[in-house]
Amino acid sequence: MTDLIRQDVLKKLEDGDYSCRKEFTLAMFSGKWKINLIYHLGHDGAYYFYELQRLLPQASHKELAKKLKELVADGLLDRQEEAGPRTKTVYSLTPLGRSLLPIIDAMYAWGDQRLSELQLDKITFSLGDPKKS
Amino acid sequence: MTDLIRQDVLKKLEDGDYSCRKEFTLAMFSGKWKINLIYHLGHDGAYYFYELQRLLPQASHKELAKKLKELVADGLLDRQEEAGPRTKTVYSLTPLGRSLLPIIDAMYAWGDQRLSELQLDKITFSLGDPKKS
DNA sequence: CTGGATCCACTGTGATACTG
DNA sequence: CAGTATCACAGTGGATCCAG
Repeated sequence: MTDLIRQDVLKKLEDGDYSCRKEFTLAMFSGKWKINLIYHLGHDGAYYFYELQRLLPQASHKELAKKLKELVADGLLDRQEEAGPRTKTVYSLTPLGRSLLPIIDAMYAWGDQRLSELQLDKITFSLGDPKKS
Repeated sequence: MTDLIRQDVLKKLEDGDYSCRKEFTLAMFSGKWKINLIYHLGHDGAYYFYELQRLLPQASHKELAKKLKELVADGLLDRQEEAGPRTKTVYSLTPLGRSLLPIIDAMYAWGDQRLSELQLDKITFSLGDPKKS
């Protein structure tokens, strides 16, 4: 659902409106699977398309291709075709894409922290007010 | 567009699946207007609902209320009603919401930088290959 | 192996209007 | 002033199929 933001921002840019700093950045990795793609490619190096498919089994073939295309269009990913009987495509982060990693890592850390707290809350709650009879 | 991610994450949490660190964080401020709301409340303090409306004129009354409700539910915003002939509601960031500011500021900085580059590219392009006859 | 097209169901959003 | 319901429409994503 997050592509609406990307649409909005792209439209603003077309109109010469460059007053959307944070929305622009958000548009880079919002949209399903995008943040995962950047994260994996950032930490593990390069991947073939079919490898990414295995990495994100929940993502449909179509969406994966679509999101990868957008990431390439935004300058975050590099795309290299390897000739052969079955053409293979390698994706990797560009330096620009790599520059997003600190932000994504910060998001990872924040989520990690927050989820720990939520788990503790849950346990505390369970102990203090058990649902079972 | 981006609420799909929020839906997904909330579902995962219900299922006891806490393996979605970055998606969880992303879910906090993806969704239209959310990042703007956090940003404004973080930098300016508290706002009445109607002030937020004026701050984000493009956002519809309904969506604003909906997103604010989600942000409160996620523990990022605090909501206080002021009694009176016309009930007014004040929104402000919770400490948890405030802890997101470094990430959002980083996104602002990244977008600022990137947009400058894009503008330069555009100018260079115009000079090198002018569209006009 | 990749990429794209089509069909279809569902979600997100805006406009409008109603309630307290 | 603030919150919500209803309707209508566009965007998104999954399944499937076809093409290079």
